[in-house]
Amino acid sequence: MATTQTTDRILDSAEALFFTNGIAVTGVDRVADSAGVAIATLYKHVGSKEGLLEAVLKRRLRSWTEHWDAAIAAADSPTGRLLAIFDAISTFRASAGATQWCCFLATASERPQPSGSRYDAVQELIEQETELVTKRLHELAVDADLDDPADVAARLMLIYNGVLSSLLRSAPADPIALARELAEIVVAHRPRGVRPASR
Amino acid sequence: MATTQTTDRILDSAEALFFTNGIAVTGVDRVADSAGVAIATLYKHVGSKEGLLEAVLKRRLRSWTEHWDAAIAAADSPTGRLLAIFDAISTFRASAGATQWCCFLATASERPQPSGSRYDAVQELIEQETELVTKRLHELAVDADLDDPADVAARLMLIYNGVLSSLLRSAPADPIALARELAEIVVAHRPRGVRPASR
DNA sequence: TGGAATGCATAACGACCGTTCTATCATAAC
DNA sequence: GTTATGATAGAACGGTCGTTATGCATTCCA
Repeated sequence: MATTQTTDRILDSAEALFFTNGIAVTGVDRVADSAGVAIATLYKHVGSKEGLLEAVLKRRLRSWTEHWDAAIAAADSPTGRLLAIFDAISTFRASAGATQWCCFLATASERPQPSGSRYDAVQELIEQETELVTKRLHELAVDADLDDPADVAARLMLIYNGVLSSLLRSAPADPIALARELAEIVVAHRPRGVRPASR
Repeated sequence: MATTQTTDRILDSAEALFFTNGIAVTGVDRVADSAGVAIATLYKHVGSKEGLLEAVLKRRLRSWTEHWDAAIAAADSPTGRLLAIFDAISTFRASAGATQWCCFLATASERPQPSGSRYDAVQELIEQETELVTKRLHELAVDADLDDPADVAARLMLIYNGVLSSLLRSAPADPIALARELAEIVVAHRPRGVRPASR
């Protein structure tokens, strides 16, 4: 039938297998089996294993952005919009296909350090996600009219990373709620005109 | 020569290669080459690739504990001892052989989810590290006489995880300093007798 | 002096993996 | 009714990987 359906099924399986078992240890044939698809079909759709990983991450980046957008739209204050990233993690994880641990961090972890010599689409996507989150948090901090928005954004980014790796570790428990509390403290400490004590 | 020296050399190479390039993609022969050791010698020392990984993580856990101990000993107040974990990350990373990103999180990321069916020494080590950090932070929070020490420990654990994955992402910049500031805020928000507003 | 012990180099093995090729089958369009 | 399309199963390829075995050089202790 429609090509896009088959592709989605392949990406679903790849996403699930790659990020619960590891990318390198997951064979292409296992992905095809799980998707109920022939190996040849898989190759016709994504070209190679690298292309498969690239497609998964690209879709994931789009999906994550949409979830975050929705969470921002649902918030009703500038501060709420800034903290909406933690609500987005919740809904994103609850949505189908979202695996336990951050696909971008997992991929970055499993890959050789970026050599810089040759172009690497996957590496590009990893960096795209980092830049997207960084830039957005900064913008939202500016909109919230906080003092030193860059610093607030950096702190929230740290907390965001903390949530993701806490999910992998399964410790501490309920990291998302914990992170939101922490983020609220961070924001409360940076109203306009109040210079922080340390620094 | 002394067996232990050769073993250390093998573990050094394995640690460097495993956690900069990925465990699965790093062949045993490459580790042996990097250590200037024959493959047969490597197998005589660590038994298998799994045994190699296990030995690396075991050494790493010991080394990390020692660094943390030293940082705690260097602090001169209960609060300082609680926050010493972030100083320990600095000195640990500066020490030889410490690679960019947390070996335990990297290993957990690359491994199949714990099945629970059969014993897995590597999985055991990963969980040991998690428990060690959790337990220690809790003890130090109790010693610092803070309100709700378990909650403080959980928050610091989240920040700790945040530092580690921020190092992998290279964002935000200088996560260790950022984390320490954040941790100071967390501790300042939990003096004895002061109930937090939320909750 | 002569064995252990330790390390080296090399090769071989089975297994798996990424990729490609061939051949067959169903469906829908012309 | 033929043709094109997209999918299928299955085999085959080169390559790599983990592991083991063989043979030789060296040090050290008895």
